[in-house]
Amino acid sequence: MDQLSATFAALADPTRRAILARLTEGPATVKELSEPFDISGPAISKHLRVLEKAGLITRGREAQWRPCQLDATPLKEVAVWAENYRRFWDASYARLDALLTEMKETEK
Amino acid sequence: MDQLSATFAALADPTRRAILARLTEGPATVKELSEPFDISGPAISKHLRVLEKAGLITRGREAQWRPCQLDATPLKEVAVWAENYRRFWDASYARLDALLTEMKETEK
DNA sequence: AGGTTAGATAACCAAGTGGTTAGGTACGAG
DNA sequence: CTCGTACCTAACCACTTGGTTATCTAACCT
Repeated sequence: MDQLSATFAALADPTRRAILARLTEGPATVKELSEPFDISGPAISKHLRVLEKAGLITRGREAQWRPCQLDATPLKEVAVWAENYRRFWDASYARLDALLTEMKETEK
Repeated sequence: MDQLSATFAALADPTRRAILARLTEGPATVKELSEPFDISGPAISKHLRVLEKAGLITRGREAQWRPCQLDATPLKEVAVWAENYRRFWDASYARLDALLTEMKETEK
């Protein structure tokens, strides 16, 4: 699976997006991350592994805790990818796009 | 499944992303869309249904063809969502963020 | 009417996902 | 040393996913 697909797949789960949102406030232990959800520890563990494989989090080791930290690098790729479609949802951008195309035509 | 999850899930497949890319060049029939891939028709049909349910394409009816058209609206949500994480990948934005925080502190 | 083309649906299969419970490891505290 | 806590792995389950082949409908063209 390529990087972008892995990132999108990881983001497709609301629990995992919530975990990322929590991590914007700083590193957290697995226990802390699991608190807001009423699912078992192993389930959280699996989500964290998916996020880790997608490169969205990094995990350290501190005594019996395994603190998680956000790594937003793959999200940049997502933003860049989505931006390529901006002209298809943004009307003013679409007009600019049309104008540029027209100018290119006139140039010929 | 919420809208954002459905969109991310739809985008997690390279074939579906390729279909979207093709549709940026204009509407296309199912046959045209399936040409670049060596997978069966029904497989393409399924991909299109996923894209349709995610609101990423709309389908018309024209004689025996069912032309597909891009609808990028959900991608705007994706872009907006990703932008919220910009400060975590963009160093200069992070500095700006820190500056603003500092200014807010001084204000108090 | 008969044949061809575009496309959808159905039934099936292997692999993946999101959850569970049970049991294991590693560490700190008493 | 033993106990509790944090976390992981393993095994299992129901459901989904991405693919297949076979069959169907609908429209067009002779």
